This record gives sequence, structure tokens and C-alpha cells, in this order.
Amino acid sequence: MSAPASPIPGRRVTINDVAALAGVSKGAVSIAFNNRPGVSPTTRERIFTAARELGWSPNQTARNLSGRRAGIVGLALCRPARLLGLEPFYMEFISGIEDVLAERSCSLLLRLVRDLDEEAALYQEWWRSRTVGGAILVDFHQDDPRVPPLRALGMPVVAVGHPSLTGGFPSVWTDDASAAAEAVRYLAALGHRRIARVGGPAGLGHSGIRATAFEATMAELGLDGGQQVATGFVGEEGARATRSLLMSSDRPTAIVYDNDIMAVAGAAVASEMGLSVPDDVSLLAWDDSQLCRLTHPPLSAMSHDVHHFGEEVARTLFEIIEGTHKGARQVPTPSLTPRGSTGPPHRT
Amino acid sequence: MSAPASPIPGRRVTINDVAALAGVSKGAVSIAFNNRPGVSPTTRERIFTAARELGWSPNQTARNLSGRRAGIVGLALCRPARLLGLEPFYMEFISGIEDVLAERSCSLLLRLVRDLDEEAALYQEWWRSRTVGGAILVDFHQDDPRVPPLRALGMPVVAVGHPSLTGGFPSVWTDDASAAAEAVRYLAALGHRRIARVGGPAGLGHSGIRATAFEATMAELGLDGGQQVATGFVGEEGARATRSLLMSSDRPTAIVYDNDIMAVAGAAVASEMGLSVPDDVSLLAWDDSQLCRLTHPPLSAMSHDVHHFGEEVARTLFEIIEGTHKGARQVPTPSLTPRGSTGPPHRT
DNA sequence: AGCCCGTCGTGAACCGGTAAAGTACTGATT
DNA sequence: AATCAGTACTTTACCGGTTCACGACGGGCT
Repeated sequence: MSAPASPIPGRRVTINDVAALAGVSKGAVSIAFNNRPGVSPTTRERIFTAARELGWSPNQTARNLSGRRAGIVGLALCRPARLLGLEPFYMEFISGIEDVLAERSCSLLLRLVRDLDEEAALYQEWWRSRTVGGAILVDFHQDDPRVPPLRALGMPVVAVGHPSLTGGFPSVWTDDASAAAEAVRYLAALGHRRIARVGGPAGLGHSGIRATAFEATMAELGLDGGQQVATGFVGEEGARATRSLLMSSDRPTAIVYDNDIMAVAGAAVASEMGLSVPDDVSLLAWDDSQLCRLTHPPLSAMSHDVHHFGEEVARTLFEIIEGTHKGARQVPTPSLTPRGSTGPPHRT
Repeated sequence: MSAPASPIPGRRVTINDVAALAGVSKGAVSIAFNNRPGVSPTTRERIFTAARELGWSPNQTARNLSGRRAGIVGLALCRPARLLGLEPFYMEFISGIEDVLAERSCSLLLRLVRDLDEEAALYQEWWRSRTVGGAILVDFHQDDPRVPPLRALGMPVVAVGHPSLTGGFPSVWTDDASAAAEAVRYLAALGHRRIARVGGPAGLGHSGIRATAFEATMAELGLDGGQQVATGFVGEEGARATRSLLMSSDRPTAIVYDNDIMAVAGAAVASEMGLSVPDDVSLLAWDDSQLCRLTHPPLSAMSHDVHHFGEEVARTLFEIIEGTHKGARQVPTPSLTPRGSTGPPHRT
């Protein structure tokens, strides 16, 4: 990347100009602008006035160079770029993060990566080049390969996921196990015996937690045939999984999905197969983005405030950066929001 | 990527360490790492070896400070954070941008802002503090207030929108007018006489262009009653607009939407009102994200490759930064993809 | 008066690179 | 032999802040 000619008219205003105008040294300006003791209130005021007059604000880059960290937070998402557009969860999550960052005039550095190794390398690069002041790690896997290199780095990191998965990084998490159990109990209470689950990739931590809880709760309630399908979290796979579930001889009367997109796709499949929702099959979505309210019937969902989740994550990261953080933080457990897509099974 | 043993653990490895190990001055290292002429191939190789051995890569912050721009591209989106999660267009668009940035090891700095003035101020801040090397401007309005301050800044900017809107900034655009005309002609050819349009906010440039083209084409075909509703681009407003259109005495037999979300919401409303799609009302979405294939019936749409759109935007920005850019760039016009949601109007 | 001490502020050394000017050496030209 | 050009580096001066050792000043105390 060649340096573009700087077409800025006039010279850029620096700390020196402010110092000159205020009649002090640049060290004094620095002290004043960082609210540290060492200049008198009078001088301080004179410096601020001068700065205001010149429209000066400290050059972030120069600040970073001498020790302090950038007001930039890194987030790498490991998935094919084309799929991101369909994941309402991440967009709401990001918007929550953004809200907190914006309060502090920080920004989010976003990058899509192909695999976890590339992601780990990227974080190293970002940290070493002082591009970011901290990072948000998501989508933990069993024995996640990102953990060892990042631990060695010493970068402030907030992990999103159950503490058992996050390899010791301070985490923010939601109780997927309880939520999955509640989903099953609710459907069982409606009278369903054959409940299926369309989940995310097998290796993904929170999918695994939900899968385990699903199975355990089914067993606990004496229900068998709790079929589970692992997918890649995209609509088409959700559709395919639904189709194959609904075609089987002992087809389920209720299906729990791991996100909204797959549930919406599942609803379309049911309609395409001439099955009525919820009479022939109940559908339960997860996350509860606005998407769930846009279908007919609207989708029941395990709902939580994803925006708020993102906010908590960002807040936690700031605590970590500032060294005031203590312990993992839990956000509310997804709770059932019944709408039109769940009901008692139709007796045949 | 194993961490090599560093001589002084704890201390950060800098260009000086590399220079020392390679037995040259740091100037030589700089020359080698920027692929500039001035060192022999032998020395160059020795420098690279030393750098590899120490695991050194240039400190981005220091680079920025001495003149060159960051490998970071800024994108500010002006809308309430909570809505972002539902706009498949932007997510696909961003993923396209990301793809091109990633090729060049650049990242996207994302920020949500509340209004256009805040957005302009943010770009000034980013540029002056050398945080970004260029920016992407979207959602142009009539007489957009961001244009004058940004022109004065001299920052490399790529504008997304019709050249008539982008105030002289080099632009990448898609022919919304032709696409809107095609949508109307198609529905008219199916036999529809009363066609409505649920559009975006009135002040938004591309919504305005589509509105004008819609009206012109309706007139050209001798159709009147081309009702248009302006919304805020979100599902609920799309639902409300659809409901009110379908309740009117001379209700339209076809509705064109300005994005997918509103069309999906519209489909749910039709279903809720007991109207069949497409017999009672045809629905035509815009953008054609995968969402359109997840409903039943699947939505016909004016479809374009939004991911590719994003890629072209990013590529153009790099050309601008490198000074090799020439002229506006047009990406393919959205074209009609008929699916199940459009058909001849039902005679009553 | 002599001493100590706290406050206010200065000056210079850094942070880790880039870039332009300067030096040393080689080989070709006059 | 002297001049010149070109290559391969080195030196040095930045970029725009932060930080820290140090000096000057004024007041209270013995």
C-alpha cells in the first residue's frame, strides 16, 4: 500500500502548536490532556483554550506508539463470508457491542477468517502491531486451538461461552443447558413424545452443551427417539434436516432449532410438505430475532436479549483492559416465548 | 507459528533487534520490508531470515505515525443499532468488502452512528488520527450533509450510490431505476393494474430513485393508482404498510418491496389476512438474500449479487487509495428472479 | 539565614518505524 | 589519473505524542 499524497491544505496541527499558543512546553499540554497532576488550574485552562482554538485533539496513533493501547477492539469471525449475512444473532450481537464501544469512542475491528489457526494468527498480528487493545473471542470448540497461542500473548480477551470451554479466559455466557432443558420440558408438557433437535456443528461448544442437555432431559422425562441432527447453521441445511426428519416413518411432532434461520426454513418446509404448524408439527426457534415474528404463524422461540449480550461482552472487555474485572459474568438464560408455532400434537 | 526463544523475555522485539541480528542498520530492514530498491538480494534474504527467527513484523502504529496510512478501512452505518441485525443486505455487503480486504490483510473498522453529522465527525476523527486509510460511504441522501466536510478532508472515499447523489466522490452503483422499471413491467405483463410499492425512507437517495422510476413506468404503461409507502426499512413497518395496503378498498394485486425483510413480513401479513400468494396478491422482494428462498411460497425478487457489490466497492477504494482509479463503476443491474410469490392476478 | 519540601513546569529521551541525505566502494568513461 | 554514475548501505531527522529526571520558586520551620 503506497502512501497517498496528503492533499491536506496547510500543516496539520500538533501538540507543539497548542503548546506554543498556550506558552508552555508540550509536556505540559500532555499532562493537561491526560488529567494528571502537574499543572495549575490556570495553566490547564489556558491549554484547553488554546487547543479549542486550534481544533486540536491528540493524535491517537502517536499516543499508541508511546505505550498506550488503541481504542479498537478486535473481533474475528470464523465462517464463510457469505453465511454471515444470514446470521441474525451475530448482527444483533455486534450491534450490542457497538453500542458500548461507541459510548467510549471506540470502534470494532471486524475480520472474517477461514479457520481457527488463521484466527489465532490474526490476533497475534493485531496485538503485536498494537492495532487493537483487546479482543472478543467467540465460537469456542472443544480443546480450542486458539487458546494456547492467545494465552501466551497476554492480550486482554473476553471469551463468549461457558467457562468450561473458554480455556481460562474470563467469560460471558448464557446458560444453554438450562434453556435446552426448558425447551424439551415445555414441548413434553404440551404432550409431545417424539421431539427432534436441529443443532449446529458438532464441534461447536454451545451446540454440544445444548445437545447434551437435550438428550439428558429427554431421558429424564422417559422420552426416547430424541433425534438430533448437526448442521452448519444455515437455512438450507435447516431445511434439508427438517425435510428428512418429517419424511421419516416415526416423524417427530416437535422440532427444536438452534437458531432462527433454520427454524424459518423449517417452517417453509412444513408448509411445502402440506403439514400444518403447529397441528402436525410444532417448531421452536432459538435466539428470537425479529425474524420469528415475521412468519405466519409467528415462531415460538427460546428468546434472549442478544443485543444486551453483546453489551455485556463489551463491558466485560473494558473491565479486563482496565484491570477491574472479577469472575465470569452470566447473562440471563434464554426463556421460552410461546407464539403460534407450538401447540399440542394432533392426535391421529 | 511456534514462538521462537527471544533473548530478553518480556521485551517486545523491534526493528532494531532484527537489524542487529542481521548485522545491518534499521534503515536497511525498513527498505527490505517495504520491497524498495536499495539492498542486495543477499542482504535482503539475511534480513528476512533474522525477522523470521525473531518472529518480528513491523509495528503498524509506528508505520502510521511516519506518514503512511493504516491498512484499515472505515465504514460507519447510520441507523439504530438494533435494526442492523435484520438487514441482510448490509451483512452480505460487508462480507463482500471483507473478502477483498482480507486478501490484502486489511480490516474493516465498523461503527454505528445515530445521525449523519455524527458520522461526518467520526470520519474526520478517524482520518485526522490516522486510524483509517480510507472510508466507504453509504446511504446517500439528497444534499447529503456529509459531503462538504468530507471533501475538505481529502480522505480517500468510495461512495456507494448513483453518481448524481454522491457529490463528486467516485462511486460504485447499481441501476436502481432500470430495475424498478423492470419490476413494474413484469408485474404489468402478468396482468396487474394496481401495483403498490413499499419503499425505504423518503430522503434516502436510492429509495428516491426507485420511487421516481416506479412512478414513471406506471405512467408510461398507463397504470394509475401506483400507491407508494415510505417506511424505515424494517420488518414491522413493512408489515404495517402491507396491512394498510391490503385493507384499502381498491387494494393492490401486487406489491413491490424495497428489501427482503419487508417482503417476508408482507408475506406473513397476507397469510394472516387469509389472502393467498400469489393468487390474491403478488409479492416482489428486493435484493434477494437467502431469506427469499426460506418462505413458502419462496419470494420472487429483484436479485443481485450483493456480496459482489461489496467486493467491487472495496476494490474501488483500493484503487482510489493507490491513485489508479478512473471513473464510476457500475455493478450489474438487479434482475428479476421469479419464484412462487408472483403470478397473474386472480379475477374476481 | 539556612534548610526542607511541595508545586509547577521544562527539556530531553523515548516509542518503532519511514525517508531523505550522506558515505563508501565499484566499475566504466574520458 | 581524474571524473562520473550507480549500488549498497548508514546516518540522521522526523512523525506526535508520553514520561521522567530535574530545576525554579515560594512558604513554613528551626
